[in-house]
Amino acid sequence: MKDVAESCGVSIATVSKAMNDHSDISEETKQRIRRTAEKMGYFPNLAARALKTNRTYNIGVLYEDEAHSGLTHEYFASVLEGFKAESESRGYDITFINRTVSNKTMSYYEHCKYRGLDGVVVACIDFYEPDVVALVNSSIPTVTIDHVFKNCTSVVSDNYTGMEDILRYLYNMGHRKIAYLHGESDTEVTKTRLTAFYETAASLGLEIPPEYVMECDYCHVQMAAIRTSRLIKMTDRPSCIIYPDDMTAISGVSEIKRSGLSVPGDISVVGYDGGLLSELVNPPLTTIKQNTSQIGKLAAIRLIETIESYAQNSQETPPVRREVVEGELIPGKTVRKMN
Amino acid sequence: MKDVAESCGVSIATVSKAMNDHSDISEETKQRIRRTAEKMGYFPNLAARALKTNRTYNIGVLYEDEAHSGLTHEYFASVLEGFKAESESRGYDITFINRTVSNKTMSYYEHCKYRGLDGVVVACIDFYEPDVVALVNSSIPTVTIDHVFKNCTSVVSDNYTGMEDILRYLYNMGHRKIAYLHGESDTEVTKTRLTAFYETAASLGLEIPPEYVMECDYCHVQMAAIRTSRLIKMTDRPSCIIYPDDMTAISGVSEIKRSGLSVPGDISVVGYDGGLLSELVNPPLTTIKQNTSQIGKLAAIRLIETIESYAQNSQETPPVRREVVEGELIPGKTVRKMN
DNA sequence: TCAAAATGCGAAAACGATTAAGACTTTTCG
DNA sequence: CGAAAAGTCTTAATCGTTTTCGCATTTTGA
Repeated sequence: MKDVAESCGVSIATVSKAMNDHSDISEETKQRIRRTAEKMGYFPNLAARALKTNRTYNIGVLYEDEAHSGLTHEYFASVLEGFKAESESRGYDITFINRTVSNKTMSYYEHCKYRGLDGVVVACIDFYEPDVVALVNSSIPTVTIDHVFKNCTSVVSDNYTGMEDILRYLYNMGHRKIAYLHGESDTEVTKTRLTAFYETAASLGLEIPPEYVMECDYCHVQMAAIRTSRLIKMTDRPSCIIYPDDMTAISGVSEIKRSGLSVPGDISVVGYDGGLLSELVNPPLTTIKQNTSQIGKLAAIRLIETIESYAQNSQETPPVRREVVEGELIPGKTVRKMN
Repeated sequence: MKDVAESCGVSIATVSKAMNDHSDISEETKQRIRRTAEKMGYFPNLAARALKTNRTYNIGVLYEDEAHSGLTHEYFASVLEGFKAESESRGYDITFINRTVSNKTMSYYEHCKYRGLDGVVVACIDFYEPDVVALVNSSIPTVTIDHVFKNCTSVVSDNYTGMEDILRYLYNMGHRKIAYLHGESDTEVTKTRLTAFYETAASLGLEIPPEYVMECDYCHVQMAAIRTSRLIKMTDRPSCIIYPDDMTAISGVSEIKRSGLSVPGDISVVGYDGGLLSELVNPPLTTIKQNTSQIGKLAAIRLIETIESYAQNSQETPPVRREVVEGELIPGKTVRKMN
């Protein structure tokens, strides 16, 4: 900035104001300064700016830290990709948040403060952990994905409609004996889907035997195989199994085939997520395709709205929102039409 | 820091030195200062520190920007996960690099400077792009993954041995008519594998008809299906097809089954990568399991070494290294033993 | 015993930006 | 015409650290 100022014969303050489009600099000077800044390859020093303004143009991403599997989770990776693209186009970079910086432990909140993050998006994590709750309730702008907190804007996939669509589809295909392996019971996604499952079943007049509904952790392929095996060994076995995600569904398909039965000839299978994976396997999976890029994008938009309204400490902060993003049923070929 | 200084009855300078373990502060004072700092919940302000020291403890990750598919690429995501874990344990956070900050275009190098990144890891990108080359040759410490530049430390998967292992395995299983769909020709990974393929074939006395070897972009499942279909329609069709990765291999399996042939009964299939995917499908894929977490970890270690030696502007910067990480052949069940 | 060396700490200048307050010029308008 | 208003730019303080240099005080050793 000093060089630009000298080259233009103005003060450093003037350069700063010109770059930030303040109103007390003449249009002519602004143009002149900006052109020479451009020519001299000037880029602002974010650290200096951050020091003065407390804004880093950097957004934190918080996701499952312990298992180290978050990134390889196709659904989450895909949401993140959407989030990243939108944030970047608005001038924000994204940085991962964690708890072990340099072998020391700090809370997520402390990490955010330390790094000076402008806001955080929270996804794919145990939302009941005190540390996460503390972050969400802190002064740092936050958006959660697939979980709803009271005082925090959230973006969630429309799990209710998704599950309802599945059930109605299965019903229309003639299925009456439907099993449901659901994910971890303590997540909101699971709760929503379970509610939709039972309510829709009731409204269709479907009887669901209790032993048809079991917990099976998301993406836990071994557990999926075990549960599947239990289901198909039942004397009155289901004609169709709904899985918590595509991974487990595919694992289920493998297990069914291993036991000598065919998909969808003997047992129909439905997944959830609709990633690349689901189209790839043979037969292609019947599943709900979640609109991951839209979820990520919307989360970024809402978060940045909040950040920027905070920054101008305008009186009216944006309201806490609940965004619900619809998915789409992909028929695939793992559900058989019953006669 | 001011508060800590007051509370301890020392100057701010002393606090700073105590926290940074300078030698001219007595052990006793250090302990006292650190304890009260801890008690008062002090965390250094990274922006201020960055301003003074030009160190952000932040590492950039550069990967395919355009297609927006990098993160959902299981291999890369997994490498990144390893990189992230190691970096974080050493006190560095990671941030994504791109070219469109706030709708303006800046070069990767400019972005790094702007953000004050201490170093960059480059992966999963077109390494011949001038912008990437410029970054690698810049003053910013850089490590590349799966590509070797002259003046830059690199970590690559052992693609030569991987391909050699595949070919020898196939040979031992009795295969003599082996087709190879390889990835984009202009990548180093492909070149290495192709070299290994031809050299090993020669040393085994295998004849490879030119029409058995075709290009098929990595992860391009449609292309894989088309190429596969072409191969199996040949009058003298191969007994085995090697694919560039697991995704395409699975797509190939689907295509083969679609045409009424069986895997591995009629055609054997080999993938590459060995992610979760490969174990999941039915039959489980014969593939090379790349040691992704080790690749990521090693990249982080080497990069941080370079960063920290630069920081102490010690005379001897660490030498440019070529790290090669071995993979492992996973037999799976898609290769048939020929009589 | 006393100069020299070592030890422990503080004062103050940076780092590169932002911004309130003020200064000088020019315009406006009764 | 002249005072107030508007427009344009500068001065200087500030953000929270790090680091050089200097000043006491203590220790060392011949």
